[in-house]
Amino acid sequence: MPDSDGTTAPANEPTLDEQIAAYQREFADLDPQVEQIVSALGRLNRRMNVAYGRQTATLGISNAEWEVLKALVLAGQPYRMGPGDLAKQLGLTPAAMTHRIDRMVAEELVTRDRDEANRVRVIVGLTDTGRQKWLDAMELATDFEEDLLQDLSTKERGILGELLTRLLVRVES
Amino acid sequence: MPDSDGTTAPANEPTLDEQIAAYQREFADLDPQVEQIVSALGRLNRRMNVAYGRQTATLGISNAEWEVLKALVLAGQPYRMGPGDLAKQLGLTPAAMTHRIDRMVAEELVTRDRDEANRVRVIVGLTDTGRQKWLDAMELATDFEEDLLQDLSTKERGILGELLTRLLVRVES
DNA sequence: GCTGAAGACTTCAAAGCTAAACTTAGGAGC
DNA sequence: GCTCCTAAGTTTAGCTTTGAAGTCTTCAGC
Repeated sequence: MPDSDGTTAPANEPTLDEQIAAYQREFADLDPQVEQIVSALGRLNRRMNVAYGRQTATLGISNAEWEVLKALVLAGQPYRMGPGDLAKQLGLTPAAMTHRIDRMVAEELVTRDRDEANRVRVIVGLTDTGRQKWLDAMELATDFEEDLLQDLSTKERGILGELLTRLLVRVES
Repeated sequence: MPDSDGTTAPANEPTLDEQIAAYQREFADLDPQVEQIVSALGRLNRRMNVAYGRQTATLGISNAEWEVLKALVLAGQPYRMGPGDLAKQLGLTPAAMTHRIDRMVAEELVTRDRDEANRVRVIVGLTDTGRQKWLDAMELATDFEEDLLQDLSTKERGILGELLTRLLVRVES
């Protein structure tokens, strides 16, 4: 017997359109066009992170660990970075980085060594296992991403990329 | 004396272009157009969350609490939902929801009552304080969002919104 | 109207994060 | 060549989230 009086809301998440309509009712000054973009960005990102999480889980790592592997690969050969730089790039505190590296060293995804040239510094390096995990994750991720974008033509993808990049420039400057 | 040997990477985060170039070097099968979209989405979202966090902090609440207020307002009058539905919408476990509501009740942003019609259920309701906080946060957020989009014409905003919505449809179906 | 099962939270223990204090190495000024 | 200062990581304590177990209501079958 579902919900005899209407007091309890349905469990279903509102659609994007419903969400924007509700915001407009509750907040008169809202620009629906802006809200559509912002809300879609937020909702898309949440779904994507869930999808990535499912994929990395099948490889036995977490999204958090994948982020570290990404940063190290991005640094290029010889795949080394300091914990501080890693923390900055991932938006973590140095303390969190220390703990995360602890775990990843235990799982042999990365190595941690003291920099002999400057013994205050530490160097985090990618292991072969770590690099392979990144490659495997990348394989899964690109499949998913191609799937996500399958309804957009090449031209539309170009436009979308260009528009997003312009937003990013504004917010990263 | 900065960095006599080149072993330590610069602290600066790579730009989007550098990031894509690096991925292409390391992963041959990469479609740079897809990667541009996906990476821009991720980076945009991170920046936006940081910005929102700064704003909600000025109001004395956290982004997490703001999410709850949003969901309740979205539900419409009389601004009530069960913890389970809230948890589903925010992508949290019921346990996390219980704790989050504890805190928000203590801060008088929401109320928690047992549903007399069905005593298994609990009803979380928005207080006037909570509703006002949401309005204040919305004011700040829309300012920021208008700022974020200022370089895009109305037409471009329409195109961006439409493309993002199409992606969302695919991933939310 | 009892009994068993399902549903909706809550409680508890453990993982991961943050902020702040602490440790240690390198460099500047006297 | 000491002393002070700064920079890079680590440690510690406390908070938020998760997963699993527990509690309490409701409902279905007998």
